[in-house]
Amino acid sequence: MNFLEINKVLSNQVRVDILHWLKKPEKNFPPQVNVPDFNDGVCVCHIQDKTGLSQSTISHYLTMMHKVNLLIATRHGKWTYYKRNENEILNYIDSLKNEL
Amino acid sequence: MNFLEINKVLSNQVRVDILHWLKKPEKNFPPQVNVPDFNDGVCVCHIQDKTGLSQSTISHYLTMMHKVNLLIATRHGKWTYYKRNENEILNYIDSLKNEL
DNA sequence: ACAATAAATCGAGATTTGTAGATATGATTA
DNA sequence: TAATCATATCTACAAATCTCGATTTATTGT
Repeated sequence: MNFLEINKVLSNQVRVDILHWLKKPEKNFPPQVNVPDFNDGVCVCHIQDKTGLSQSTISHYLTMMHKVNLLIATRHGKWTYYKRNENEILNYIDSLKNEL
Repeated sequence: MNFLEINKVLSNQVRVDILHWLKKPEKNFPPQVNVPDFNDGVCVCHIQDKTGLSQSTISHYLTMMHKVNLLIATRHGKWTYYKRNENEILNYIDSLKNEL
């Protein structure tokens, strides 16, 4: 777990928002069309719509969140779904007590 | 408490180090010369020495950590002492459970 | 095989952050 | 009241991050 890299990811409002929205996908995103539920998270296009930023920017953000292990990515056909990695998020929060 | 501003402050290794060192001043810094103990923290010059960065950079870092309330500043004569604001640090860690 | 679609990657300009040296401020001492 | 010292602020440039449009890649449907 790279503490500083996670901090960098979390120093941007949009990325924090995305992480927060993914806590309750059914509340924050429209119903999925190509999969029956939110078990693997939310597809990139829905996240992009919600932020209003460009496709490349959002893809970039999601990739960096994935690289530091805050998100889990699953590919279904053409679509990539992202969900929170709750274990890593908890690890991070726990680690703060020692790191700070 | 401004969550995002604190995250930005914590997205730099030197600033995280400073916060960490201030947990145990007597272990990480030389004895104070102008005050008897570490009750008000550590003076800027000792922090600067330890990082090896310039005086202006360290002063800038400490000021920004102070502005988001992570540090408490106390002036004694010519010297400014900085110590951790444990309450705010705990608030921040607690808030993560909701914010993330 | 070809066209279409979703997402990832590339390249570049705009903005922010990092960092230092110079200068200003405030306190102390001669 | 000068001179000196510690810290803060100002100015500027270098490096990193933000963000987009264009291109590439992977997958699907015709």
